[in-house]
Amino acid sequence: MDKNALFYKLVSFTSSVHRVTHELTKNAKSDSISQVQYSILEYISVSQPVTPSEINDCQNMSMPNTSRELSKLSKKNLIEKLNDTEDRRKQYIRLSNDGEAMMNEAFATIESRFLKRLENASKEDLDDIERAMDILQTKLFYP
Amino acid sequence: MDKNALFYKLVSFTSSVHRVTHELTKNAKSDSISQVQYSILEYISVSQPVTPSEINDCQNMSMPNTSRELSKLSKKNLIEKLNDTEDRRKQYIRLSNDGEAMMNEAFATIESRFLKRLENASKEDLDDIERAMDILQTKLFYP
DNA sequence: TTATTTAGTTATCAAATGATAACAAAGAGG
DNA sequence: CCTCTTTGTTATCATTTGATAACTAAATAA
Repeated sequence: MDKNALFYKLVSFTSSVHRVTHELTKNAKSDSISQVQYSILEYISVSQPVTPSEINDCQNMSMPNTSRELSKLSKKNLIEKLNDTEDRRKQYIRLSNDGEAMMNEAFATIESRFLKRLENASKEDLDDIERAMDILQTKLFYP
Repeated sequence: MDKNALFYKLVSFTSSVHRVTHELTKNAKSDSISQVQYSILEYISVSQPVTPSEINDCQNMSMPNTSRELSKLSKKNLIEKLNDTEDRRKQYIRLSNDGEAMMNEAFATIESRFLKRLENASKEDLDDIERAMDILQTKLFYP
């Protein structure tokens, strides 16, 4: 298989990943936050602590919009901002207890749907899936 | 590895896929269409012909909004609507020549970034990647 | 025939999002 | 010291998006 054909496989693959992700996460988030806010919280929960600049880069937002959304999340007591003691321009963002609780709830919903999707998978299937994710993450979807 | 651990691997994996997808597709779309319109065109180009209802389901939109965006795309001459001869309520949507051209251009940009990402991959890496995508698509990200 | 359901449209409104300008404060380099 | 860069904020505006109600037309079921 040449790289061109592999590219078309990638298009189809990412489309499947997006569709299934959508299906798993549909309505999993609390109604009190927007989609963008959920994405930010998800990113924080996977990578915390995180600076506002890193959120920009990862979520493809502009600094002013990131700042706005972070203040909203802060007003809702879902995140905490800590100042860097070395470089006082920098901030570190992490989930607050409320934020952790909200994300745990969302993840629980998503996980139960995920388990339903895998209920007929054999031990070998699970091993295959794990290995495949490792391979793609190191060889293709690396940072 | 138990299913719970596999779930956390999935969260991290999908997050990587989204990040890289974002990176590859960043600014690839024409400025004359919105993000949602691009997603619709991408879906059409992979699955055409497609009905408005199918677009709803796949893109998690409401019928009125789908209808609105499709008329915008139609006004821009990017899609064509065909009537079903059997069931005259139904429509089939496909890309127009202009739409094909626009999507080919976008895909070309994305593909060149993809190739750059793979420039140091060996033949074995490519095979591994292909196999891993097949496994995940059949065992986890199936429809 | 008369409901009822399905497929899609149009209009309207509120909210979320994206983009930009103007700003402040800290660090880095000369 | 002065300048430039980095990090983040606030304010403002246009556009996109999501949601809902009210509607038409065709198919289907009773």
